[in-house]
Amino acid sequence: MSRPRTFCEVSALDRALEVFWRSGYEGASISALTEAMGINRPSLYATYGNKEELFQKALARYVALKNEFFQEVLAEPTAREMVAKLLDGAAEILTDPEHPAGCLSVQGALACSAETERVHHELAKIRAEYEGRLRQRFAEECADGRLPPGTDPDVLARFVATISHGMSVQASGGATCEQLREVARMAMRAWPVPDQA
Amino acid sequence: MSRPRTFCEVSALDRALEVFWRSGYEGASISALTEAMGINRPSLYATYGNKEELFQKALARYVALKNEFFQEVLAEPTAREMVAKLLDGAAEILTDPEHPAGCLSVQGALACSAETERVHHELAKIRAEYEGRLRQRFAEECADGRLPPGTDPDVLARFVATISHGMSVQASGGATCEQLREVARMAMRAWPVPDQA
DNA sequence: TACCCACCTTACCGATCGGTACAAAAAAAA
DNA sequence: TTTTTTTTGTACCGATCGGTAAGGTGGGTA
Repeated sequence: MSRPRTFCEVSALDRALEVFWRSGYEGASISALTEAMGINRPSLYATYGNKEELFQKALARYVALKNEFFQEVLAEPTAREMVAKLLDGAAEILTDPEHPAGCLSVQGALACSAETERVHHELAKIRAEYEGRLRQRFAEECADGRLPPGTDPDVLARFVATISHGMSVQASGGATCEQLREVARMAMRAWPVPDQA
Repeated sequence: MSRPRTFCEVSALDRALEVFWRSGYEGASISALTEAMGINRPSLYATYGNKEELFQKALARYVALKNEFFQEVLAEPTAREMVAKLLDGAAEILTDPEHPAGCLSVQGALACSAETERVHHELAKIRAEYEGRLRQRFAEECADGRLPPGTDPDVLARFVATISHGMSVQASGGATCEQLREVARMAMRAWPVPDQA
């Protein structure tokens, strides 16, 4: 019944995601968003709520896409292989010319004015969830002895998260895929090995 | 001659630095800056130029402070000890409750609107210079054989920079000093060692 | 064909953005 | 004390911020 939308709600959201990704939450103005989405202002508010809700929806979509890849690497038989694939894939995604450089969860709102603190915390939560999923996988392998005794899954997860987010900063500064791959390979040398004593 | 300033140019700049550090370049409004600096708007423009020049001056001060620490760790006898100290010190600085969490060169303007691109590039340049100084030190030790043959100073510098910047993101998300120290210790396990073959 | 209802467009809201004109105020120089 | 010079405070500038009121527009339903 009644008049249907003249734009695709999902593909417009994807274009909003792109703007937030490139410019951050604060740097993305409503005008820039509507222009990129190909819709006008009231349509944006009618469809997505307001700027913050639009960001949340775009972020949810982003996280869903990332989770696909995460589920994929989770299938690797060992945590070591999983992380190697994760970081290698990250190098590719973070420098994919199809998208803005870096990761939305890092680019979105690392520092921001007081009014934007909710978004800042939301992104910190996303990053913490990423780290938490890593930790869980590592904890399993610690428990059944596939990771050397003495390995702390918390530290390992934090280390991998640090590398990931650091790679995002590097990508934002213009690092190439191959350069990030080298970093990833080097990071893997820190992987815990059984004591040779 | 004539009327002197009623405020200290340097300490007001320090307070501006604090605001930029916490809120990023875009997130720091002139009103927030003047309030924190304890001066009013025309004094800011008369003394420092405009917002971008104020940021450049604050950034220069920040970099100078960081360089002090960098010179200090450069005195370590080996690159390995230097990096260990560098990362350990970073863990402390990045979580120092006296200052905003994280590093200005990362927090300042990772993502931003088009008008702020100059600042974005300026910060990327600062990060690249950090990486470059690391590379130079590593290249020296590669040349005189104090780092194992086959070690690539470029990759090593990029790795250390990635860890540093990743730690900044972690700090921004609430990581503690001790947690970052653990990450730093773990990163050091990736340090190049001579082949045992 | 006539109706209805949601969508799209235009034009606007108050608030805040970065930046400035102007005159009162105050300290050094005369 | 007067003059001069610079800083200071107030009050404002146009532009843009996020967000919205209102009526024209167009596609379903009858």
